[in-house]
Amino acid sequence: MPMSDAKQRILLAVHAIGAGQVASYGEVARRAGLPGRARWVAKLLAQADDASLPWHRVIRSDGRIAFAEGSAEFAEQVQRLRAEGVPVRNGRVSQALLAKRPSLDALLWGHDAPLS
DNA sequence: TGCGTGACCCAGG
DNA sequence: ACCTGGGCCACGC
Repeated sequence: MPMSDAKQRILLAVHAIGAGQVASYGEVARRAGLPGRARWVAKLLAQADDASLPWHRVIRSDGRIAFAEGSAEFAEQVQRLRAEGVPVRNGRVSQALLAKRPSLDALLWGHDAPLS
């Protein structure tokens, strides 16, 4: 497939992350049909000029912000996430918010079933 | 052509 | 929680 198609699919996948939600680079790649291309997602975000792209909702698979702590980008991302109600502690987002996709419970009930 | 470089990921120690 | 090794791949020099 032409790379421009893949690029568009990745950008679409990023746009598809709703406010208040987050997804890992790898997950975005998978949703775009390009498993294993997390690095490419990162590169695209770095180059994208689209101001409406919600790049701040993309984080590392372990929940950490990808930028170095102390960098302007790091601060910017934390600020944007918090502005959407996403809790960020010590440079990381709770893994619960990193669920690959809404669970069936969440779709049906608006939340996951409590742990038994 | 080769090699280093990433806003990465995953399994192991 | 931290480090390592291997995978991934477009890009620049």
